[in-house]
Amino acid sequence: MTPSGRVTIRDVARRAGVSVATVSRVLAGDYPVLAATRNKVVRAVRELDYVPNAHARALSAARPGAIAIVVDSVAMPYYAYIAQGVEEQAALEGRLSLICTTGGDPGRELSIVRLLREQRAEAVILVGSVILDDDYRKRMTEYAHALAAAGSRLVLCGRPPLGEGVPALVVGYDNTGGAHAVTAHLLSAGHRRILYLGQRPGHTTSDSRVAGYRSALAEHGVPADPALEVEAEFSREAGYDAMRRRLAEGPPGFTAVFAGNDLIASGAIQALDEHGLRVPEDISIVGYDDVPPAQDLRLTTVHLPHDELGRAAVRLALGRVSAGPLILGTHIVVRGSVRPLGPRRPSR
Amino acid sequence: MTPSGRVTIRDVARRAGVSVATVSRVLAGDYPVLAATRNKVVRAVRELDYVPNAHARALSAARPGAIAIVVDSVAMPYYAYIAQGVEEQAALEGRLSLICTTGGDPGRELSIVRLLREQRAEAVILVGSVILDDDYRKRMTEYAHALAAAGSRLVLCGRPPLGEGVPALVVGYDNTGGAHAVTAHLLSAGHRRILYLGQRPGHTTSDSRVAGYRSALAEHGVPADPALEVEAEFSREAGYDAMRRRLAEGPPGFTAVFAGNDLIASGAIQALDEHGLRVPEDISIVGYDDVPPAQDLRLTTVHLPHDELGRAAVRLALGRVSAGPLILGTHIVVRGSVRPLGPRRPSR
DNA sequence: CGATGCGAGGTAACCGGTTACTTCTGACGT
DNA sequence: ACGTCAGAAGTAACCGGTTACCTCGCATCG
Repeated sequence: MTPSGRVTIRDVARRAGVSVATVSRVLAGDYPVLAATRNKVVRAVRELDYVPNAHARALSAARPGAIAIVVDSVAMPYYAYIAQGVEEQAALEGRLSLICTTGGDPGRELSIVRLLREQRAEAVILVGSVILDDDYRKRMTEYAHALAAAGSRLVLCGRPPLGEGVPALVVGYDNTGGAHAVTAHLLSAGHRRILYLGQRPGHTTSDSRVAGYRSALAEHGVPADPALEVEAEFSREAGYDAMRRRLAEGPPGFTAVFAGNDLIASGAIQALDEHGLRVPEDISIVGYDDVPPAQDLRLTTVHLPHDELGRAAVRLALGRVSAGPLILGTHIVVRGSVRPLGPRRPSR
Repeated sequence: MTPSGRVTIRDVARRAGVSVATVSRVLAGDYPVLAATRNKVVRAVRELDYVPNAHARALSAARPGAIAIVVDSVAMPYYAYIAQGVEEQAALEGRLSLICTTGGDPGRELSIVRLLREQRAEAVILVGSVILDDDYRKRMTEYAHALAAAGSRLVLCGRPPLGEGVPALVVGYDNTGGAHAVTAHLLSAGHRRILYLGQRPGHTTSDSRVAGYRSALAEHGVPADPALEVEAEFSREAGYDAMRRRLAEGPPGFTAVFAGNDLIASGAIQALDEHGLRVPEDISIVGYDDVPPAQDLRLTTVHLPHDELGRAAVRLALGRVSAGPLILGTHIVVRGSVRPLGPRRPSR
């Protein structure tokens, strides 16, 4: 045993009276070793409580790296479920998977990516909405090249592609289509004044949901009203605050709400409730994501294949499927948060 | 550059026209290097897109290891919030943190712990309820010794201590007290027939909550009725199924429900709802954990300091606080899911 | 009976860094 | 002019494994 108290393979070899190579072989189990010798080694390993050093191991032999998923926060169900899909598929593929969280801080994202590069992770999966500006593009392009140089694959999940020549894989889902469908659902229930709660100009996810919302309105001949598009971050608190402020301004002026995601919907429902407006009797509401709390709220929403998103990201990273950008479908889940408005034309 | 396409420190040294030691020193920044030399090295690093190999680094120099938290599933808010606390504190302490999930499978737990040993993680935090039997005790004792031998610390979070001489730290919270308090809350609202939904004999968390439930009943002179203690796993589905089955058997025979956790409560509420029983008008219900969805349900529940639990685990692991078993307090959060039963004595 | 082959185990190079120790260079003191 | 010393850079040992290659002994075969 070294002075530090750490047991090395040489200690085991000494104790078993064999060479280090033999110990290594017994442990690997891929080389013929006499039963008697093997026993001596196994006994020495047990007696010394020996654990091979993973770093030394990784240094000499190339072995599969871990699969890492990087998200803002694991406390947001949306991310948690994608992470779960990643874990499941990684386990299936015999890989360890790690979840790392950035708290939405680009600085931490940077140091995590650097760390994963150094760890020679097999794949790094970056999840979550972003502001699609030049800074972002530059940052991701750097990540992509740096990771590629370190032998890791970069997968962007729910983020826009980076363009030709950048070594990054992409898996996403249909934001615009889902938003269109759920808006159309409200429209065909007779709603015309639909508040979109959750604008975040520049944010890709929000932008494409707004696009679906607008296109559905247009399709039904309903003019878009900027006053019905309200900003809010994708959190419960933001949804609550935004709805509260809106209600404080005067009469609602809308009969239905399309919340940018289920968290916003949940906060908005609380604000409505505190204002004496019942869902769906007074106000109809729909969300997006279909995370489990939506079930408790009886919220009509758009279902995202969270699990499948994570699994697909892993399969893509490991080259199990062809590399083209993968776009998964979404579908609307009808629960009890939308009430048909009846034949009467809503007042303008 | 090596044939494999990987850039090593020697490639950088060659390109910069200096020795590997100089490159290492420039990167470490802790040794005087002429500005001109430094520039040559920096340029070479940039041109080659060099990333030091973390394994090689870890092998020669001792550096802080990562902090790992191992949970059943990150999709359960209870775990997600504890993990978040761990991440936050780890970031504060300048450590990387990893979340690993087992899916509740002891086999995967074992391989994850083995892997973390090999990675020489600085701390391994094991979270979650368990069956406290000899098998468990043996397994944990082995983990504890093996991790200690590898220089890692083991922290049990929300699990019972292992006894003297086992190198494991413990941080928990007051299950019995919280259960007692919330049961007393129901009792003082006039409820006498309180269904405990979520028994799991042998499971430490469940057992101590049941203990609190019983002691509160006893204190109020209400005899315990085994028919009012119903088994259910700690999941939404289990809560739903158990309540459905119970209601199918005949008239409820209870006026209030104490759900083993908020997930069970959420499932039970859905089952009650489908059976035409309203909360809290017909049936009162309380939960445990106070995870955010409880807010949407307007569920009266017991608040756990999830964040603080995670943070405390990290501080304990890093020796920032004294080692004695740390028990955090809980408190009841009153929302709208309990209705006073009024002066009339409920029928037996 | 000596050559051949093969199975078991040892030797040492190597993975890619860090760092103690050594060497070299030039400024400075006498 | 020569010895001293400090600063900058190089040399090589080391971290703890893996594995290509080599050696040795014994059974098999011509």
